[in-house]
Amino acid sequence: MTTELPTKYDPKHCESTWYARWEEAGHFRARPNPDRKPYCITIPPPNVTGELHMGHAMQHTIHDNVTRRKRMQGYETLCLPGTDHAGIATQMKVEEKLYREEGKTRYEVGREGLIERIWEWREEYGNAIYDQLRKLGCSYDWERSRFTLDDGYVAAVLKAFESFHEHGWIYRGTRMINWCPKCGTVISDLETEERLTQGKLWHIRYPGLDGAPDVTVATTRPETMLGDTGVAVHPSDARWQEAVGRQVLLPLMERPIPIVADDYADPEMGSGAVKVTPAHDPNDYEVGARHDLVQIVVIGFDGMMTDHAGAWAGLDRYECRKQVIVALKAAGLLVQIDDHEHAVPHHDKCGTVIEPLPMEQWFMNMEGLAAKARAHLQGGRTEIPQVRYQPDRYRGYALEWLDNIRDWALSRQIWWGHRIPAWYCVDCSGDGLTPLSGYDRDQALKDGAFRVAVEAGARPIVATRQPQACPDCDGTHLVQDPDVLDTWFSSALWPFATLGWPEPTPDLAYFHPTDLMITGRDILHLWVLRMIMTASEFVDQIPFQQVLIHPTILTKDGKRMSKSLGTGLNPLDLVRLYGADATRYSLLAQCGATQDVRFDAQIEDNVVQASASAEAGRNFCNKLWNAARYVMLSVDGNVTPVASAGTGELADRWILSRLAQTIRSIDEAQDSFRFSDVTRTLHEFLWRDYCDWYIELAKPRLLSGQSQGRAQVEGVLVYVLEQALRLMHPIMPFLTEEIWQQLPLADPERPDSLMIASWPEPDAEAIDMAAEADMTFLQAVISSARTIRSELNVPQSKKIHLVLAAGSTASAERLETHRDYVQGLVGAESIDIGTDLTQPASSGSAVVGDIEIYVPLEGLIDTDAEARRLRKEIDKFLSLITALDKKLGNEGFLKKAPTAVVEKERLRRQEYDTSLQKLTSSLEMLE
RNA sequence: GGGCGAUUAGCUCAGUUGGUUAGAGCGCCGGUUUCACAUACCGGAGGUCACUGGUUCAAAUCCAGUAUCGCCCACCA
Repeated sequence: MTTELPTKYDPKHCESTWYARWEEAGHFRARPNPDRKPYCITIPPPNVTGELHMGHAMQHTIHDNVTRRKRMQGYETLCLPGTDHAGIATQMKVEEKLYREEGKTRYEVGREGLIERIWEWREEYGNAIYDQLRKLGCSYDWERSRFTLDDGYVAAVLKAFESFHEHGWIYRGTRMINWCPKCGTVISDLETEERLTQGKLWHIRYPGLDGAPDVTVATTRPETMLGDTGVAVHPSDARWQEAVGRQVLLPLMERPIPIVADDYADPEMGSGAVKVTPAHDPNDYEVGARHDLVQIVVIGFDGMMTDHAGAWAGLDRYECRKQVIVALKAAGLLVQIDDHEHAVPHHDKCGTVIEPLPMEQWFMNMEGLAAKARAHLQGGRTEIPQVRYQPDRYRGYALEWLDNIRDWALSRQIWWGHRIPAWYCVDCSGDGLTPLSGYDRDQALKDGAFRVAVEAGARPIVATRQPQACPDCDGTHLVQDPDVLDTWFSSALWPFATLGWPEPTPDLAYFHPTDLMITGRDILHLWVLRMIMTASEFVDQIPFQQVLIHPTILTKDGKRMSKSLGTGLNPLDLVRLYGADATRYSLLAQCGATQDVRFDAQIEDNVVQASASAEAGRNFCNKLWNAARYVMLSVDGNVTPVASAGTGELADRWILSRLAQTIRSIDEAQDSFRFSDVTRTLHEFLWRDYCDWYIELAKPRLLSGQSQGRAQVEGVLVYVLEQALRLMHPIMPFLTEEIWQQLPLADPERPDSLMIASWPEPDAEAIDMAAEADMTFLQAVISSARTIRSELNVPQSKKIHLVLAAGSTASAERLETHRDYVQGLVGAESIDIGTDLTQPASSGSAVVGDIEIYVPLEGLIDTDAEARRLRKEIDKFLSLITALDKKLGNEGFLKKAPTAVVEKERLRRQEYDTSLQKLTSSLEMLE
């Protein structure tokens, strides 16, 4: 070879080059092909707001690993990328930017103005995540990239809405919803996050009226008392029998409110009486409904106290809390204050405390869809296609969730998203359309800045396009519903909408159902289940065969990764430091059965300083690079790969057997998504077997100069390396391609890229247990001899003489046949092998099976060191023998254990005894 | 409050249906720059498998309980 290869692998150089060449060659593209089976993954679309985080990096490394392997296996493999418009999150980001840069709020630029800015923002940042994925090496079909607000996708969303509405599942109704005062919108239960908060429990006395007893109630939210319209006690609570039906005086507001009997009150808690605020607590809302209690909204949509809060109107809800407490104290009605830890719902996007409020919204009844999804999750054998979960326990959680499903609040009071396809007639809606404060009616209707109240006369007309005229009054002045849909409504259609639905496209027919959905735990129900529901409903299929739940990535200390805490980890930092291949390797190596991964990166100021596991990946890259470098520099011209042992050389038989076994293990591990096993197995095979042993044994053969032997060893060296590169490619695409392209391989069939080369098949014929046993034996002998050398401080430059005293002719022959291996790898000048050899004077010694290994070292030997070594070995065997004797002396064991096990233990007992005797005599000799 | 998962070497983790002396990588200690690689090579030390009990001839592995950590679900004031 004339090529000059640097001694270190440089990822930067070849990553961008190869990526561009693959893409140019169209290797990422997949199109319906009747001659091949399809394999399809639609990626979970990242938010356009987002930058790649470690969870993404893990997820996409898995995607691409699976995708590349399937492609090599001959499937028409599609990995379809896309991004999510991510309503609230994106709008929040752009609003922040708007305020930061222009000092304006969304209301100042108006609906159109804001949406325009969001699109601009998306153009600028929306594709950033694609570039990041490319840097990781993801071989996705970029020509098919989809966005949840692109034209075709919008058509799918409208169609879905219309269809659900026709079923009567989507309706307009008033219910208790979660309101985020900061974002000014409804959010669903699934978007709230309970945070454990250290708060207080205030006990307040409500004076009785007309002979009714005083009632003490406890609350974590005293400000809500301003909206209390009742007090509830349990119907069977003897203490309160007399009080039910009477009234107490609500302090501060000086309003008489009734005492009602309701099961909700828990006699065990406090006084047994509970205050009821129907407008600000989901439970109280129910209680209020049962007893016809008035709803008084005291906290408004902006988180400020309303006019109904009397003297406290206009205060922030938390300021009001403080003042209410002061006022109650002054009135002598605050009887007790306890520390109280409790869960408080927060908006998961912005962290604001949720305000529960009764409100009219669009809802979807989920029962029909839940039933459909449930049928696909039963497990076991059935006619109905089943979605498999890995790990399976998440399927159980999903079923549980479906059993408790509640109506889904669909509408959001934001501007970025799919506007609800419902229209109202301005002429006949009466008071059903009311402008938001600060707008006059005409402007409000024009800007979509109004509230809809079906209860007050608005009549929604659901249609995918604006109707010409009102079906009731023929009025032509129609306005669209101001709200947009929950982002998850659109993402729920992802797998089939990205393949063309609602059009009956060839893509949809060919690639759907898709094969794999890889996701984190956080959106299993929120998203994954809803995709199963909608696919079942709209295309009568499951959306994917299997759901793979990947580990959550934590920091070194087992904490959540978070940018704001300075523990966020940018995977591209790892790529920059160690290369994409090393990063991928490191992520897969940590992706085992355990759910959470503690990523070992050291982070300072949100920048990765170092990562031991990525460094291990880099070292492995470099090892592979240098192994290839050695092969290329050692062989003569283009080599014809050799896949058989030919002359029967042990090393060849052994490495080919190991290769076949490795392929089997890799297939098994890949198919069951045990990625850490995949990397471990390949690491072991390439580093230990191929580099440490096979190449070392090949060196003397390459130097010996016999042309026939040379062709054999060169052929096997190249063949095994080439096969291993194929196995490694889905993990380390860049490095493997780079090496593979340079391999001096005489193969006319060779495709233009490793990424479209075929996946290796294990050769059953090559599996050779005898060869593996022989090698294991020789490795043990060689290691023992090396240990003696090392422990007795024999310099490596010193050539030693080795005496191998075999306990049987079989062992002697075994050694004799492979004398060269031992001599070469131990670094011995000469070896004596025989059954009748005795221990030379002043020698180091060791025992392997029935072989005694002696290294004569006249004058050099440190007698004390050697004696220490031997005693330690002897002690080890003594304790082993003691344990074994106990076992073999146990009648229960002899009687009940399988005879094979007993036999094995007896044999071991003999071997130990032989070793012990030999070691003992060596020690005696020394002394 | 209910459910689930985890606990194995200094660190991060493997350990498949119970059966040789519980493994790997990193780190540590000793040695080595002979022509693939010091991002390397050779060798070594290091574990009461969280704890307690049980089942079994035999338990890191199966069962029960305890502790610690984490996650999910839940309207308990």
